[in-house]
Amino acid sequence: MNQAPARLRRKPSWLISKISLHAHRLLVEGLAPVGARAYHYAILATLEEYGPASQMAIGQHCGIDRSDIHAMVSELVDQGLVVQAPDPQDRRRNIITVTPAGQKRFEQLDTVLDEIQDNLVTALSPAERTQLVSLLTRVFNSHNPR
Amino acid sequence: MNQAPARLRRKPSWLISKISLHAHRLLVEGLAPVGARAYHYAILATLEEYGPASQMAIGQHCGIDRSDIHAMVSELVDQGLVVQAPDPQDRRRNIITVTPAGQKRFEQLDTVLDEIQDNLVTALSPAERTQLVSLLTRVFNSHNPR
DNA sequence: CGGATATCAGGGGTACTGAAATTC
DNA sequence: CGAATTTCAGTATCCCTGATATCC
Repeated sequence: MNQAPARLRRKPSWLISKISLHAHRLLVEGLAPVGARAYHYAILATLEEYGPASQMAIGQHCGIDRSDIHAMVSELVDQGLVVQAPDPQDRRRNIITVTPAGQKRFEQLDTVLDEIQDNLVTALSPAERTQLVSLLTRVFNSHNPR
Repeated sequence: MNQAPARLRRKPSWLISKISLHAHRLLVEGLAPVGARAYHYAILATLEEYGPASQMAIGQHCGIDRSDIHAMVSELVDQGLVVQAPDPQDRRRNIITVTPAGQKRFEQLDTVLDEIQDNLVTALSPAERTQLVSLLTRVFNSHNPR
């Protein structure tokens, strides 16, 4: 794949797809030793930033499908990292709250994740990394308006 | 997802993964009307650039797994876009060759793909698109050496 | 023999659709 | 009633492992 055709190598979607796949491998490989998954971090980060939230809200914030949220949250519940409780104001909702153990886990995963990011963009200088994130953020925002 | 937590939005791997997912949706949506798949283009582009090649070689060039190549190439054979013939020099190999119809198809898909790229990075200026591709290429190359 | 190629069977993760049950 | 939330069943695609047959 080092010799991918120029027509492919020039397409942003192809580059992004291949880098995304590699990033996924780095994540799996880096998180396996601590028994975590990337979406564990995404859910914990959402709860950290926005406080206790319904499963629907978590999914909307970090881009997880409604059908997948339940199993993912259940894994965190089983590990004692979050607790689930019905919302007394609206009994359709399950309110998910981070436990102290979940808080510690989040900080641990944040460290691991940052190391993985370093590994992923190791070829770029600090200034270039900032620029890449800036460009990617604008592309992302243009497809996720407001 | 417009309001993803900052901890997530800052991670290159998260941005790339979400953009990759969106790019995939654009590809599926853009290629469905012409009955094509992204890997059809990847295979045709490889054959265009390197000439007739074995399935193994195609897979290595454009990053398709050895187990998946056969079914993908068969789709192109069924559509009359490529032909398959055993290599007389090495009868283990199936040499895949683009047909005139495949050549036309490749040019058609190239146009469609370029429109999708424009759509994907529509938020960026021409200079910024070049810069993004440059940064992504360096990240890609650092993980696919030589 | 070792090594490479093609092929197939199957697993696992991810994204998604459709539908049901519950509650507002 | 319509709409929102949770939950589950099932589908599709992609990436990957393992095994087999064939051939160099």
